[in-house]
Amino acid sequence: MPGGDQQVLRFFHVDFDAFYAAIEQRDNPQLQSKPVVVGAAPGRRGVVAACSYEARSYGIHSAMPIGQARRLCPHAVFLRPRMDVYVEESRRLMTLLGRYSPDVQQVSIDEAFVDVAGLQRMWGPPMELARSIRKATVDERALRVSIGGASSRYFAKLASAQCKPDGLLLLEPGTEREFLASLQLTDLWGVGASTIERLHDRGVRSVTQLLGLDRTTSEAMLGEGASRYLSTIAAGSDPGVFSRRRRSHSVSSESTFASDTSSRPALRKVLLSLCHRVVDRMAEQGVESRTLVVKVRDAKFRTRTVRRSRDRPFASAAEAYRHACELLELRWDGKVALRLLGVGFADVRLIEPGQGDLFDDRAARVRTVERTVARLAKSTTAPITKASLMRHRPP
DNA sequence: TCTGGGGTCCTAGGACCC
DNA sequence: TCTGGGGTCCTAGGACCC
Repeated sequence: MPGGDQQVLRFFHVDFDAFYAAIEQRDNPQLQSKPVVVGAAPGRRGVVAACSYEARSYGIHSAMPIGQARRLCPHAVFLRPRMDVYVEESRRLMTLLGRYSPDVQQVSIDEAFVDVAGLQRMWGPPMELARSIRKATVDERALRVSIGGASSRYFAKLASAQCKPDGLLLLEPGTEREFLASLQLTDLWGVGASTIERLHDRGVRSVTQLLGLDRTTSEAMLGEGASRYLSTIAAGSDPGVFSRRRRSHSVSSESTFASDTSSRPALRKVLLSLCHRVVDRMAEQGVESRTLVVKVRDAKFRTRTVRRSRDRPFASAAEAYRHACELLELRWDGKVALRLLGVGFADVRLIEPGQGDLFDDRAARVRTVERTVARLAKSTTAPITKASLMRHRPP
C-alpha cells in the first residue's frame, strides 16, 4: 500500500547539553573548559542539578549529593541555579525551534520534540534540517544541542541520549530493533534503578535478554503495565509516554530544612509559607483543586503523604493551611524530627468562569486579601509577608 | 556519602452503589 | 452462611524523569 503504513523519520528529539552549566559557561567565559557544578551550595543539603562535561569526567552527575560532588572534585566551580535565566533561555530556544516546524512539543526546560513531517521541501532531508538547527543554536545562542531522530518520539529520545553531547543520530525507520540491541538496560527510558535490580536478581542483564522474555515471565517479574510497556518497545514501537494527553495535573511545593526539627511552631510556619506559595501559583495559572496533599519526610528519610478531598475547591491559603495543619498531625507523632515538609494540590483543574460564587463569602474575602498582598509583594521592593512568617515579629 | 524540587503515571486496596 | 460482578471515587505508596 503506497504511503500507507510506511514508516518515515517523523520526529526529532532536541536535547540541550548540560543545559544550566552550559549557560553559566557561556555567560562567564572564565568558566569555559572548567568543571562547573550547578546545584545546592556545598556544605548544605541538596544535590547537583546540572554539571558540565568537564565535571562529569570526575564522576559527578546530576542528582548526586552536593557533598559527594565536592569530594570528587574540590576545585570545581559550584554555582547556585539562576532559574529565571534558564527559563528565559528555554523560551528563546523553543521560539528558535518554532521557526523550523509548526509542531514543537516542549517536554522539559531543555528538551523538545519537533515533528518534521512535511518539512522536506522547505528544509531538505532530515539530516540537513538537523544540521541547520544545530548550527542555529550555536550561532545564535552559543549553546550546543544533541538531536535524535526516528519514526516515533520514544526512539528519537533514545537516539538523542546515545549521541550526547553535541551529537546527531538519525535512526533509519526499520532499524529500531537493531538499535535496541546495542543499548544497555539503563539506556531504556522508563527503566530505573528499581526495575534494573529486579531484573538483575532474575539474571536479566542485557536489553536483548529483556526483550526476549515471554510475556508471562515478564509479567510475573514486572507486573502487567511494565510488561506491556517493554513489549511495545521490543517491537520497535512507541509506548506512547510522550503523547500529548494529560490526564491530571498537580501543583506542589516542598522544603527541606537546613537541619531536622520537631518544633511544632517552626513546622507550622513552614506549612503556612508553603500554602501561600502553592495557592499563589495556582492563582497565576487560573486553576483550582479539591484535593490537598501534605508530605512529610523524617530524619531517617522515610517519606509519607496524606491527602484530603472535599466537595468544593480550596479557596484560600488560609483555608488550605487550616487543613494542612490537621493533616500534618495525622502523619506526624509530634516527636520524631522532620527534614522536609511539602504541600500540594492534586487533580488541579481550570477555574470555570462564574464559579467564584460557590465559595462562601468569608473564604472569598480572605482569598481577595491574599491576592492583593501577593500582587503588592510583586510590585514593590519592600518585603510584604504575613506577620506570622516573619523571622522577628515587628515591635 | 547523604540523599532537592517539581512533576507524571501506575498499582492496589477499601468504600460504596447498582 | 454464602456470596457474583462492575463501576466510581478515594487514598497511599512507589517508580521514574528532568
